[in-house]
Amino acid sequence: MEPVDLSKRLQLSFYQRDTQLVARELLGKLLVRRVGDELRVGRIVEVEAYLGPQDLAAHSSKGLTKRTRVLFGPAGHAYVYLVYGMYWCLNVVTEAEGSGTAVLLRALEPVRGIGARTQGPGLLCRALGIDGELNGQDLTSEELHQVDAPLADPALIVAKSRIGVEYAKEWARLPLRFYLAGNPYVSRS
DNA sequence: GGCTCGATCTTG
DNA sequence: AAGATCGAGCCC
Repeated sequence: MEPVDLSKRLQLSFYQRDTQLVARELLGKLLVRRVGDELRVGRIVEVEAYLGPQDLAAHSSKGLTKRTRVLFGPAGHAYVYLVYGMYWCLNVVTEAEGSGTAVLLRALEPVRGIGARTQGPGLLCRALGIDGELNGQDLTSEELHQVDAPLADPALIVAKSRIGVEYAKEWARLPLRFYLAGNPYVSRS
């Protein structure tokens, strides 16, 4: 098994910063999910930033509702929602409480304990056993957290437009999707 | 109460 | 190119 240092867990202060910065810095970091005794670890290779109520692609543009309660809550918590009636998506809430900002985790490179595909937000959640039960979960918890790890070459970060948000007019074109160029686990090239 | 539409993925 | 599948959000 590839040696991995899981000791440097990301703290709340990491998430309480600018969303695009958090998005970029999450690339290369490890997502750790504990299911019973089992640990599932993946390296984050693709994310998208969602910038709050004015961002027409963000769920927070609908305002504070039952669904967006966690999204408008404190940073460092998981916003998990159901898309297309069958897939879950995992977001990391960022910035100050009430900002409605988050980073969507779109793809992982398997590191340990992952036996299913993780290239895409729906597959990622399925492979890690993440569903609505984890909505609002503290991301510094045993069950679900992230770990600091060096990014080999920051120059590999590419910014393109976000996927599946064509309805968001000019917001759809902003380069808010970040991924590691050439990484085979990115959901689309 | 009913209608529409997804921050997706698979199959044809 | 289209289907699976269902709840949130919105309008009545």
